[in-house]
Amino acid sequence: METHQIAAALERIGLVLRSFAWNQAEESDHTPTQAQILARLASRGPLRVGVLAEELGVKQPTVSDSVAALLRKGQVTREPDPQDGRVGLLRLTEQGKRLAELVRVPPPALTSALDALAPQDRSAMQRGLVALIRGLQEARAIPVQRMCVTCAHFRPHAHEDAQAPHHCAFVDAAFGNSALRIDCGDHEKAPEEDLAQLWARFSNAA
Amino acid sequence: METHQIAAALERIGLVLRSFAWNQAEESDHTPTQAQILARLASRGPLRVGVLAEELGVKQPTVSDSVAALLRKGQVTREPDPQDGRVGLLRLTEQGKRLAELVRVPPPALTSALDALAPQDRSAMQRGLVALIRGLQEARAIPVQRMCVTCAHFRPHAHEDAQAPHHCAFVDAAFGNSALRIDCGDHEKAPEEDLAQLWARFSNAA
DNA sequence: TGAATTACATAGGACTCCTTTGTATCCTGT
DNA sequence: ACAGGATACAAAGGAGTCCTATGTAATTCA
Repeated sequence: METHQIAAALERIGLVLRSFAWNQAEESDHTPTQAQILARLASRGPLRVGVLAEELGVKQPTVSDSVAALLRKGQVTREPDPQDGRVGLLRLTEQGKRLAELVRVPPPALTSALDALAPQDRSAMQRGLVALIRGLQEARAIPVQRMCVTCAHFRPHAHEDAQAPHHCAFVDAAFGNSALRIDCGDHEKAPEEDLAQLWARFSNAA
Repeated sequence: METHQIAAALERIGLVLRSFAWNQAEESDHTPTQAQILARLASRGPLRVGVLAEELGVKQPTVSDSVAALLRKGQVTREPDPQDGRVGLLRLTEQGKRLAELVRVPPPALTSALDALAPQDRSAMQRGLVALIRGLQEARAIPVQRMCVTCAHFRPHAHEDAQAPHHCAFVDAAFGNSALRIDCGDHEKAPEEDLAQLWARFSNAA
């Protein structure tokens, strides 16, 4: 039954975050969904509608709706992809960039509650959440996330230093568990056949 | 920066759960918000609109909207409270009860991903999530949840048995960390002045 | 008992989210 | 080279969510 309780807690926190997002919406005049779109455009340059739909877990027309609202408000622009006339690339305007910065800050109440956790609980949570997300993508329940443990640049346990055992080949630097990214702008998906091994090397020696 | 990553992971999982909820909606013809209302009515008998609004983290008219939809579909009924003519008590119909049972099952993908976690990660997650929710309510960011660590019936570490150290005075039984409830139907809020001490006794010896 | 307060409904508006459908644009095989 | 199929997306239509502001009883309090 433990599983059931954890699911309930996650669901509960999901509700809370959504309500935080609505509160924030009030201040900056955008909805939670619009905020998600702005945040993703901010961290990863121009994106197409389809990619956003997949990442937000909604259907394509829903994204079209929200994008229409953002276009109307002058926070994003759409240009046709020179490579493919069907796709429109979405880009933030200056105003959109300013808004996106506000949106990317996690809600203060959440941050301080996390800060108040015991350090070992905090790292356990992080490990658990990464493993959970990874489990969901392995079950094909969600698309592959842009996190270190599925990234072509990730070298788990490449160093002896217990504080910074991992290595990122993209920035060519060592880093520790606490810096493991969930949504990295520079993520590049590792080949499908390497995913399992990458995870095994990461988690076994953790 | 660890905090930032955990926040991102939680947000991510929130999105995922919401999208699961929409998928389930399709099958049983109700929206995520309606499902939340049904689930709460199922576990805790008749409730008033205001209570639901507070727990779901939305404004009262939003709940009125959703309740109107549920009334229309014949899944709940409203009777005036004999004690107070202003309040309407919401109750499930038979059809509503059947639906609620479906709704209370966590999404299979989540359950199996949780099952796949290493046991120590799973209990760490649970501890972390309980602490997190507790932190949020202490900061007055969310209302007090119906969980053991804020319940008048909870006796943390009342027993020597490491497998079942806690005691619930309501059902008069010992239980362990893995059975700690997040949303207990029999929760009764402990007096405000006892909350801190209750938490201290629970968490220090954990 | 009249004035605040409270619980809730109603109204109005923007947006979300869905399905279905239309329209280019691209790809594929002959 | 071109028909047929697939893909990316917009548009249309509809139910529901979520908000603010306001109205209306019922309750509480001075």
